[in-house]
Amino acid sequence: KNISVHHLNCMHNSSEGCLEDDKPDVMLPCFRRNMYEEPLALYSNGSIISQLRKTIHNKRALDESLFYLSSSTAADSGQEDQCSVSSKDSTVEAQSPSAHVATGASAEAEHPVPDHLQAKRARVENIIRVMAGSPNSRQHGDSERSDTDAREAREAYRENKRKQRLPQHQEHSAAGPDEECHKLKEQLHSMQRLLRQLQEKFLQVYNQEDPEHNECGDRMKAQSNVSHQRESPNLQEALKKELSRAVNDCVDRVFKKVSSTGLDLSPQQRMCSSPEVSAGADGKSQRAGSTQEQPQDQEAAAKPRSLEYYESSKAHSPQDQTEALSLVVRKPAVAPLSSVTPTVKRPYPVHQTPFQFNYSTPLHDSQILEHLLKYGPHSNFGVLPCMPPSMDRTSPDSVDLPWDTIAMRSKVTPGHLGHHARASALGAVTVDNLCLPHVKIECGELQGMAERNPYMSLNISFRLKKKSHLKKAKLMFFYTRYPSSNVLKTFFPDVKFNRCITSQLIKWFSNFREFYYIQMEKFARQAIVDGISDVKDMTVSRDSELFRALNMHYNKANDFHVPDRFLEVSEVTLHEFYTAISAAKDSDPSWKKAIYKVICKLDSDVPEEFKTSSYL
DNA sequence: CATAACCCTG
DNA sequence: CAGGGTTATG
Repeated sequence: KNISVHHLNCMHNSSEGCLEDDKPDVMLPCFRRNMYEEPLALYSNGSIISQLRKTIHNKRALDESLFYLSSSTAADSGQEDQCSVSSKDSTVEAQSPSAHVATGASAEAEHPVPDHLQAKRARVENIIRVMAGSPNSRQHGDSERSDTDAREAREAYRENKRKQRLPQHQEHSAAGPDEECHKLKEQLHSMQRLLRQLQEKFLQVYNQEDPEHNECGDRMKAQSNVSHQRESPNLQEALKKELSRAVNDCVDRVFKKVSSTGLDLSPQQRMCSSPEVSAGADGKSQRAGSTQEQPQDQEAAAKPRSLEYYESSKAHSPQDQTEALSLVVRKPAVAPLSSVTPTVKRPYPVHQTPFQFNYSTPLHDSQILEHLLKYGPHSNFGVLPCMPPSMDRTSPDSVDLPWDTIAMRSKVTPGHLGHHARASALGAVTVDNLCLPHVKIECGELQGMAERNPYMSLNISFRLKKKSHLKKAKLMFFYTRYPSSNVLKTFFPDVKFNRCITSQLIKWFSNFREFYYIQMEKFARQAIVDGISDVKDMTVSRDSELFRALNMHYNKANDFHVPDRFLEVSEVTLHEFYTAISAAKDSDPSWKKAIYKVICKLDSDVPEEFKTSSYL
């Protein structure tokens, strides 16, 4: 781990610098290919696993800088280590059921397989590939472009798989076609289990949706001045729709293909297929469906934003803020506001409802879930990153995120924890604790889906994205003018921190401050020129010119509700400048330092919401 | 010598 | 906002 982290740092320092444009083209082709094929190329279980693990581990140490796999900072290494074994294994396994086939493939070296069996095996192989979301499938009407890419990716993948598998050939020789069938069935069972769990979850969601729905909607309207806030109520439905469709598609595909290969399925197995889910989800989301039907891309980009706006505006609702905060209050007094209040945080309590995973078989099920999440309902996901993302993305913000390597973690609250409040008070239990694998996904739409999925948080790319992260940093400035590097680390969890990144962020805030103080000085001097004699006559309100200047700078889009606290701090700053200048203290070359000292004590805590959302 | 804050400039 | 120079700390 140390090695890989170090390696990572070197990468940053030497090649890329620390800042990455939001432009998505930073991913090198080889990078993509690796990302795509590695999980597919490595799969094992049973006795060979330890050896494989070693191989994987070594490979990973080298490749991690490319994968940016998991947030393996030194800080969380302890936690991760606890899970590292299962995590690694499951990562591999979860992502590549198709490698099952590898098992059978080598069998024929020793026992030539009859033709019909071979054909059957080929079919099975195909099924699994489809299940894994291989580029093969075109059921969703892929464009020519992605078809081409699909082929290329597939071929590269096969080519490489062959090579990679070669050294370990003997290890797979035990299993045969029967084994495959067995494994297939096992997988089916797991899918069914998962499906049932999802169904239950969806039902719960629906049952409590409507009251919650309206209530939240109203509250939101009252508290937010974001123009497109209306979209928020549809988030759930969009999410549910997508998730259920993912499940449906995958399960359906499996059933269809498996049955077409002649494997016999029990009636129950067939019955567990998707109809109920699809009926529930699609039926419910009908009204939203009409509007969101078409541009999935835009939808994916737009929805998460509105949700987050909603969340933040809610958390900053006047009731929460105005009374609790006073300028003289020290940080600790402010802290409870943003960090310890669990109840106000989520507009949709259902978001915290945990999946009831069957923990007796956690790995298997979660593997499949992640499979679904990874490859999603659109089977061509695997190749999407190969094409220029901008072509499909119309929303400007969408360019920020989609096409980077992201490690995805489900924010699953373990069922036995029970109470949501408890879980959220603890800051949400991430999947790491469940030893679920870190999954790399590389699809914008999936990411959009994940953004909307309350059970997931994303670790995106681990690098600074100028556009999105800068925006976030600016918004954070409304709360803290002097963030410590710890705060920065905390609130940019999707960034892999190194020296360069840290100083970059610090530099940003330094620049922010610079602008801030320049404005303050300017307006203070103007007030003096204007003949204002009493500081009390200088106030900073939302419609004052000073605020407008600041808001324009830090919140250009004006889509963020600036906390009142910031107005107060601004006013204090303005007063400080005014009095200092009035007292002719500005003759001292370092007269501002005294002011800085005052202002830096007025930092408040950044709301929790900034932690989860990778951008606002 | 290194780091980071500060200051100034483009 | 980034870059480069300067200063303060250690």
